[in-house]
Amino acid sequence: MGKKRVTLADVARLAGLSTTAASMILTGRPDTRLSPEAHKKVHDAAASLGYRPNVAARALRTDKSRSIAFISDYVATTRFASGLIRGALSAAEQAKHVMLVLETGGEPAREIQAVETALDRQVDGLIFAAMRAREVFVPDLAINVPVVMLNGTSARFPISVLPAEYEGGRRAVELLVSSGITKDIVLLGHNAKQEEGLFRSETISRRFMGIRDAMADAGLTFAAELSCWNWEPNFGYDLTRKLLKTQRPRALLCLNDRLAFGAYQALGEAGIRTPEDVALVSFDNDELASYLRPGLTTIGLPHEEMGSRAVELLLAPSRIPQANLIDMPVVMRGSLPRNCS
Amino acid sequence: MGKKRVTLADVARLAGLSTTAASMILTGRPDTRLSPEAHKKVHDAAASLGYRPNVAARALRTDKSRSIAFISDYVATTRFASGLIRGALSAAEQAKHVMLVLETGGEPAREIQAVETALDRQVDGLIFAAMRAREVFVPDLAINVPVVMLNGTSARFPISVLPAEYEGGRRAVELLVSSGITKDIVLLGHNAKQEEGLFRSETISRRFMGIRDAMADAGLTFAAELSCWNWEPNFGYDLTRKLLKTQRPRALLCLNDRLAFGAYQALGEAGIRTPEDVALVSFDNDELASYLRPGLTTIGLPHEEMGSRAVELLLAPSRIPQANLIDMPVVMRGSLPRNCS
DNA sequence: AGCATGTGCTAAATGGATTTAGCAAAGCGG
DNA sequence: CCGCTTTGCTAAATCCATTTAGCACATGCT
Repeated sequence: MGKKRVTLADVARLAGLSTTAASMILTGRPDTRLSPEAHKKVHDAAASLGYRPNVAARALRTDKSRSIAFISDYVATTRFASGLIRGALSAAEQAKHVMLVLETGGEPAREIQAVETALDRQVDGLIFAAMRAREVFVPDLAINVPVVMLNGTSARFPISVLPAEYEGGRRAVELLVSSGITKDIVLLGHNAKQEEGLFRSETISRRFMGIRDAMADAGLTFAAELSCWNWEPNFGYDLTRKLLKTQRPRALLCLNDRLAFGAYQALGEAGIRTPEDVALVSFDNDELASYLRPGLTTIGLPHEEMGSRAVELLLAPSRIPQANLIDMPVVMRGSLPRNCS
Repeated sequence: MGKKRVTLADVARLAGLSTTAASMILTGRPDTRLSPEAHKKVHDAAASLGYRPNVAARALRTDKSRSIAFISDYVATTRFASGLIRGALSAAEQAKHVMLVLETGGEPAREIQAVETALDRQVDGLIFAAMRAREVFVPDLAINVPVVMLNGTSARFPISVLPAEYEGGRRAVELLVSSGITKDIVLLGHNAKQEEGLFRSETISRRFMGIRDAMADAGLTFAAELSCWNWEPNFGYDLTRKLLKTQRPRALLCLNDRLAFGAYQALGEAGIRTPEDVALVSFDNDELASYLRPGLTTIGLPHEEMGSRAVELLLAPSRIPQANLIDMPVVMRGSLPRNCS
């Protein structure tokens, strides 16, 4: 109970050396002239006492705390958040850093609060994560630590980690083409504003660009483009139902898995089989995608990798301003016919 | 750039007082004999300089850091985690605390690491969160701060926050009964080991107890109990399909939403309508539940509230050892017939 | 006047590490 | 043997806020 923590002074005393020596040895300074015996004595003493440095004391002196702040607009609202956090967490753990998680709800006042709270704690870096990829508002405070934008961008902070949406968009189309589907492809979830990058961020508009370019390259056009302003299952359901009244598509290219989910429901009700009658490809690799029957083939959002990349960039000694585009993996399931060899 | 942070000494200097005075005033000490003018001068100086205390320095002196650690086995694997984290985060924010999130994967070595890292940082409390409710292993380290178990229990630390599973179990049955369903109810997801509390924690076994008791109270018995060892959609699907070959239930009581999801698929394929032909109730209030058609009526796991309660307990001045059972809300959707008035 | 009490404030110690500046002894060259 | 460098190590300052101990002056009471 009453046992106080072991301090560096205790270690030094047991080793018969000064705290200076102990400190230098334990922090592994390179240019020190301390003898091998001293090293051994200090390490032994530290080990036998179970010494753990007091991070606050160290932070006070060095202005480094081996911790980073993960500031996001929403952590639970979207299922994406936990992937980003998990990835960031594991990279932080590898780098022997600890992660503060802060949520702002996108409210400027809370954002300011969050940044100040983090800075008060001498964090070694800030990650601003956006759950809805977009240009992120970053409070106009003096920030004297590295910043990485995650799943979003900011004019002030040029280093950002984003999914490689353009390539992802292309892949979705290529998947259809290589499954032998070359006509009656319907785009589900078109949205002019998003496509122009007005509503959400550029990232989604890049997904559209990838899709358009790949279609053009394959010499294809969509049989229809179904628009909606929100990518939720019921929109997918309604749009697909309406579609089926007038035409019978060969494939649905869905802008996300939840739209696809709704489409499955409408197809199921109409007694249309997947993938024999209608094939589907989608984006996100939501948990949902694996629950569907047949499993939904989808271009995954690489959240974990994005999260860990963000931390790596943040802590890397030389950080080059750039957008780090993380590959969107193809997750093959059963919603495409197995046609290609 | 080169501007250093404002320190308490700066504030004191501007106010024309000692740092002692400044400290006492800013920390709001009650028994101080400093004059109202002194208070004003210090507050004005602090405000005009934008003073923010250095948390490390304060932590060093007071051994309190206004931060807590959230140590969980998994953060992303289950969709539950983010609810718990979010709830904890918001309660922490309210209490002006910051939250470190640490993931251990349930590995003892990482658990030890996590606890030590947290303790090194003078956290004011530890939350051990289990994503799979169970008796949690807590590393056998000297922990000199409050601990709250979240969604799990530990012999060493008696304060825990759990869902009120017994009541939840009862409610699911009562929902069926009050919908006028009194026979041909099938239990989906029975598992003897879980029911006995062997595999998972007591919490699930309490859910079973609630279900059994409510059935008994209503004078009902299950028409069948379908067992499986894993509550994933495909199990729900397979079991329901098999069931439908031999009998036609009036209702399915599913142990979680993913099983129910699988059941929906099997029912849909068989052309059976919900809720007219078969009604469903389930547990969790997964995101899924709202996507289904009709929406799944389910007994929700109150993750956010659990998370915030855990933090409140942790930081409350007097913490009474007890299990805090958080109410599991009934989330009404369309999978039950509207019968009751 | 003399003494206790109260008021308003501060000097200095403290927490635990890092870091600067520098000391003492040994080694070396001539 | 003298002066210079190298080796091996340490005293003390430092980071910044909190807190203990206590000073100087005013007031009240007898």
